[in-house]
Amino acid sequence: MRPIPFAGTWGTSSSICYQLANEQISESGDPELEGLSKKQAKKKMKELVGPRAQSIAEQIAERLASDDDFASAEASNGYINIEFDTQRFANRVVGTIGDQASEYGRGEKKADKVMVEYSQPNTHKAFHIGHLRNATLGNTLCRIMDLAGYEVQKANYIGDIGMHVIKCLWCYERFHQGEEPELSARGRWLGDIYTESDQRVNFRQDVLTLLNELANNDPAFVAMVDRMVKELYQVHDVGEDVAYLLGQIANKREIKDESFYDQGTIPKFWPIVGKQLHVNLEMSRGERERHDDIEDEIPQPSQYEEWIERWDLLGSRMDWWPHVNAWREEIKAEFQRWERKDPDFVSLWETTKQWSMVDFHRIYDEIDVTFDTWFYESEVEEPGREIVKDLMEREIAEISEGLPVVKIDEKLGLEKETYRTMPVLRSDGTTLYSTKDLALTKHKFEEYGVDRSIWVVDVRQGLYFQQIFKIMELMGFEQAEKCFHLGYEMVTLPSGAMSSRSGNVILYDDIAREVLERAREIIDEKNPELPDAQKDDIAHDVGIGSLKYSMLSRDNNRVIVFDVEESLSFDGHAAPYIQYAHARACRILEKVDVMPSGELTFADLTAEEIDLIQQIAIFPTEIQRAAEEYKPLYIATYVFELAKKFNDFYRACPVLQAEEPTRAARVALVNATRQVLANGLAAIGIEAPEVM
RNA sequence: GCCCCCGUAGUUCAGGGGAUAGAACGGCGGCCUUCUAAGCCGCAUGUCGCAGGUUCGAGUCCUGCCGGGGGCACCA
Repeated sequence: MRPIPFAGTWGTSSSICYQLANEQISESGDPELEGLSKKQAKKKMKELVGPRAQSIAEQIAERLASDDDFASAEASNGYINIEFDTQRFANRVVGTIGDQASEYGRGEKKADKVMVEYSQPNTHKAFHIGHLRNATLGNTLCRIMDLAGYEVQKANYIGDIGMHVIKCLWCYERFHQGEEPELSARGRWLGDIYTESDQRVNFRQDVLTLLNELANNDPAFVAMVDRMVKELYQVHDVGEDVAYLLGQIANKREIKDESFYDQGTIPKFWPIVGKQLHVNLEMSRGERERHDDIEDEIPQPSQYEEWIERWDLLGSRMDWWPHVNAWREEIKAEFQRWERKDPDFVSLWETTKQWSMVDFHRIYDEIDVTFDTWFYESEVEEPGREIVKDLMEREIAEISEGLPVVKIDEKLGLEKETYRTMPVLRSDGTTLYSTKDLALTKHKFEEYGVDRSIWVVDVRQGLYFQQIFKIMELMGFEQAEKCFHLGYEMVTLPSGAMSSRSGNVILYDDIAREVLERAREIIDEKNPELPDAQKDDIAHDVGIGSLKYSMLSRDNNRVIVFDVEESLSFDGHAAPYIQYAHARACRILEKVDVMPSGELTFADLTAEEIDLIQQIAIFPTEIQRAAEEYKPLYIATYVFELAKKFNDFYRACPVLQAEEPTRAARVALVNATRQVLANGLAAIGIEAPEVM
C-alpha cells in the first residue's frame, strides 16, 4: 500500500490486482494460452493481465465503496485507489500531532540496546570536513534510532595515540619546543605541526614523486634530460649519480631514494629542473618554438604551473634533504619513549592531548553533537596485548613473517580468498589499530552488554571491519553477527582527495567561520532590526545547519565533492529552505490569539492541503524506515519535501484571511506542520529558528 | 588477480518491483499594495553506461561487459 501517486489525492493505492490477475490466469489455464509456445504464452499473458487486473479492481472497488471508512474507492488502470474521509483523517493526524508535540514520530520502545561508535578523531591532527561528515552522519543516525524507539549508546573513540601522535610530538620537541600557541587554537596549531612532521619525513619521497611524474608525463622534460644532466655534471661535478638520473629519466624508470650515493645530487639538480620547467611552460604557452625531437603532445600550461608550484615549495625546503633518514630514526626512538612510558614524554603527551580535546569539545558544542561514552586508544593498548596473547594460546593467531597474524580464511576453511590475513601486533611488539579495536570490541560486548554494535567509519575500512568481526566470531562472541560497519564515502575537493600534507584540505574551523559570516550578512540584510545576540543565534542555526545538511543530503555510499561556493549558498535544496518554511509557519502562528481546539472542519480541501496533511502523516513511518536501514538521508529528504509542500500550501491557501471554519482548520494545520518541521529538523540535528 | 562502491537532465543529486522517472543548481521569462521574495510560477534539455536474463511489470532484482573511484600483511 502506497500513497496514490497524483498530487491532490489523499489515500492509498494498491497494485494487488495485478498479482491476483496473474495468479488467476496462470492457474486457471486460460483457453487463450493453450497450445502456445512459452514465448508466445508470455506475450499473451502480458496482454491479458492488464484488463483482468482492471476488472478485479472494479469488483473490489465496488465493494469497498460502500464501506463507511473510505470516502471513495475506484479502479484505475488496474490499481485500486482508496480515498480517505478527509474530515476524519485530517482531524486524526492534526490532533495526534497536537497531543504528542515534540514526541510526534517516536516509535514503540525496542528491546535492542545499540551502540553507535562515530567521530573517532585523532588528537594532534586537525578536524576537517571529512570528520564533519562522519560526526554528522553518526550523530543523526543516533537521533533517528533514538526517536524510532531504540536504546542508543553514542560512543566516541579518540585516537589519542599511534604513529601520528609520535610524529607530531617529535616535530614539536625537535623544532617548536617552547613556542606558545594561541590559547584558543592550540589543537589546530598541533595539527599544523603534525602536517609539518609528515612533510619532513616524506620530503624525499615527495621530491622523487615529482621527478618521476615529470619523467612520465612531460616529453619536453625527458627530451632535455641530456642537457640538464650535463649541466649538473659540469657545474657541480657530482659523479656517478648523474648516470643514474640520466638512465632512469630517459627510460622512464622509477627513480628510487636508496640509489643515490651523494646527498648533494638532488639539491644541486633542483634549480636545473626548475629552469627547464619554466622553459617548457613558455613553450606550452606558444611563446617559444617547439623542439623538433618532441613528438608527443606537450602538457597544458596549467599543468606546468602546477608542477612549478610544487617544485618551488619543495625547493624552499631542500635543506631537509640530507636529514630525512635521520629523522625517521628519531621518530622510531620517540616511539620507544612512549613504549617505556618515559615520564617526560607522557607528560608532554597528556598536555598536548588536552589541547586537541579542548578544540574537539568546542567543535562538538558548535555542531551540537554529543556522546554518552568516550573511549581512548591509549586505554586499550594493554587489553589489546592480552587479547593477542589469548589468540596465540588458542592458536587462532600464529607467527608469520615475524609477527602475530590471524589467517582468517584458513581458520574459517574458506577456499576463496575473502578475509585474508590480519596482522594483530607489530613485529617489535607495539600495538596496531587492530590490536586496540579487538580489545575495544570485546569491552563493548562484555562491559556494556550491547546487543547491536554499529561503527560509523569511512568505507575504505570495509575489509578491515569484516576481519575484526570474523576474529571476534572465531573467539566465540555471538554478538559478532550483530556488528555492522556503516561505511560512508570520502569528502573530496574539486582539486582531488584531501591531504593535509599537500595542503589540499578544508578545515572545519575555516569553512565554519566563512559560512557563519555569510549567514550573518544575510540576516543583517533581511532582518536588520533584530538584536545582535539573536542575529548571532540565527546565523549559527542557518550556517551550521546548512553545512550539516550538505553532508546528509547525499547517500553515504556516494563521494561528496565539496564545493565551497555551493556550501556557502543558502538557496534551493539546503537547510535554510526548510528552516525558512518553519519560520514562515511561526510568523503566521504568532498572529493567532487563540489556538483552535476540538473538532475542526476539513472540508473542500485544496490539493495543497491534502498533500501537506499526507506528508505530515507519514513522518513516524519514515523515521522507522530510516532507522531500520541506517539512512539519515531519508529524513533529510523527507523534511525538504515537507517544506516544499508547506510552501505550496502557503502560496495557495491564505490562513489568517480565510473565513471560519476554514481559518481554524488551516491554523491548526500550520501549527501541526510547524511541529513536524521542528521534529524532522531535530531528528537530523538541525535547529529550527523561529525568525529568519 | 580477488573484493566493494558509483554510472539517471548541461551540472549536483533523489527515486521502497508498480501508473506519465523527479528535485536543486545554472540558463531564459514572469510574480512583492495580500500571513517574510532565504519564497513562488512558467519554459528548455533524459538511448536511466551497454548487452542479456528473471517478472504480468525493471532506473530498481540477477549475470556479463565498459567507464570512474576505492580496498587487499606490520597506516588508521
